Amino acid sequence: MAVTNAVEPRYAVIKRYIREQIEQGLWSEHHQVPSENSLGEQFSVSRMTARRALQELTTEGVLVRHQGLGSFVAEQKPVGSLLEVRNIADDISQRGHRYSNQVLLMETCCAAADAALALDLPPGSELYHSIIVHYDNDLPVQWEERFTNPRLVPDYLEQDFTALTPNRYLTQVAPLTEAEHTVEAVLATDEQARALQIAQPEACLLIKRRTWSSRGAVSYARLLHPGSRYRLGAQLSMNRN
Amino acid sequence: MAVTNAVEPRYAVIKRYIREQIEQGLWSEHHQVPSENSLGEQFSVSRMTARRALQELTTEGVLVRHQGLGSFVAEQKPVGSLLEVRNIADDISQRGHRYSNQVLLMETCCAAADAALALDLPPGSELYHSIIVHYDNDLPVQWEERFTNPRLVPDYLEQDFTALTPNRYLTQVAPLTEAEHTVEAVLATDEQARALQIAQPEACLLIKRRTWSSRGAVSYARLLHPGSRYRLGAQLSMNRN
DNA sequence: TGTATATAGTTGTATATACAAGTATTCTCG
DNA sequence: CGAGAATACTTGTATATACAACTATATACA
Repeated sequence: MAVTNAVEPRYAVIKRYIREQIEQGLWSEHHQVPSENSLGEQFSVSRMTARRALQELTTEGVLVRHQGLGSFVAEQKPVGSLLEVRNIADDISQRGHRYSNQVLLMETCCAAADAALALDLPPGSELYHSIIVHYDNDLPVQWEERFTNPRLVPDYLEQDFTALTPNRYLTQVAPLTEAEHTVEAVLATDEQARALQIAQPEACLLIKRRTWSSRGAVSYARLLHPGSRYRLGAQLSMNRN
Repeated sequence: MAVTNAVEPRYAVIKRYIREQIEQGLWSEHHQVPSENSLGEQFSVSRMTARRALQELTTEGVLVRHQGLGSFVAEQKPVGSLLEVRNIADDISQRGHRYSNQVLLMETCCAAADAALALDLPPGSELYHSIIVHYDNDLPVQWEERFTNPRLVPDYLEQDFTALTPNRYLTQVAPLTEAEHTVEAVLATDEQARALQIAQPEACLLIKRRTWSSRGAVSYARLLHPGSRYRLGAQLSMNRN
């Protein structure tokens, strides 16, 4: 393969610069980025070229622009409508219900094959392991079993997850850049059925979620929902109209 | 509410013109649209303004452009990564497996409450009703129960669905513009378990899919997959990088 | 015939310019 | 002090121009 010798267009240089400022945390959400004119001076390009960089970053959702005001770093939101990385506590409060949870387990364990694979770690590595049941108005709606990479989140076990969801805590200490979900249907184990207060046999939705931050795979969670108390939804429309 | 008095920018006029040509079927997929220069002449604007229209339609996925060649109408693809409207027959062939199916039922029935609601029809309306089991290498992987609006697809019952999947047939006669999915976990009924050749009890993924064409709600399908033979997957990444 | 070369047409990048329009601040005047 | 006007700065729209890069076709030549 030949090295691509293509020169990077000037507007791309500006785009890259802005992205870097944001990724390095120098410009956080709602920070005002330089104006078209000042970027033009800074990079010795015309206003229209600087404008193009800002414009494209806007359509890509990195910036928001307001006429008369300026350009600002956008709030970071996940793309993809169906399976966003949501915090179940927020979902429940948003419905106007009371959220609570119970921590069943917090431990250090040795990675089994599947968890090690999911976190890109060698089998037998030390992992943090937690099991939490989430309640919606005292009705259990999710069994969360989670494996977390101790190198990226060293103080995971010291957290009080009745106050702050693991999901929320993790997104704070290791802002996630990527996520992967799979959805399948399984029967609950007896232990899970007891914790979720469901009769056996019961079909459950099992969502496996892997999340990455810029430093690597952070966490691997298995989220089990009683089939009778949970569903996923998605709308989609075609490109046209 | 005051009527928006804002004048439509010139580039927006050109965008609208192009979208209309496509929506009316005058320009179909891969059709070459006028060049920047000729659009500029046609609408009495500069090339850069015509260019902007083409450019934006490209980022919106309506057109594709190739340097030196021209601009072309893009293939219509659904947006949203997870639950596209896929044809299970295509999925199976794509994996290199052999696809087959068995039609268990084809009838006219009176809409039950849920089906009527799903298709925006009054309860008791006449509906087409079909049940088909889809096989991957002779292993049943999907139980498809479908209700179809006879006013939009009058000759549904005359089709030979062993040759052409309902999904594929419907997208041909009534190109879909919108779709809605829900995903839940349920236990298979005895009838479904027999048809899918699964042991009881078995957890199954139930996907409910409603599809619309420009003329209204076309079809409501319940797609049941054995939990042990099916899963859904989705990747998503954040706005940045 | 086959292979370069020229050419015409397309999109891509970049600039300079002009004016419109929205926002916030400052200034002026009653 | 308050209200309106002037202002400075921002993004938005539109144009004219120049050249680069890519593609397909036509042409010239060996």
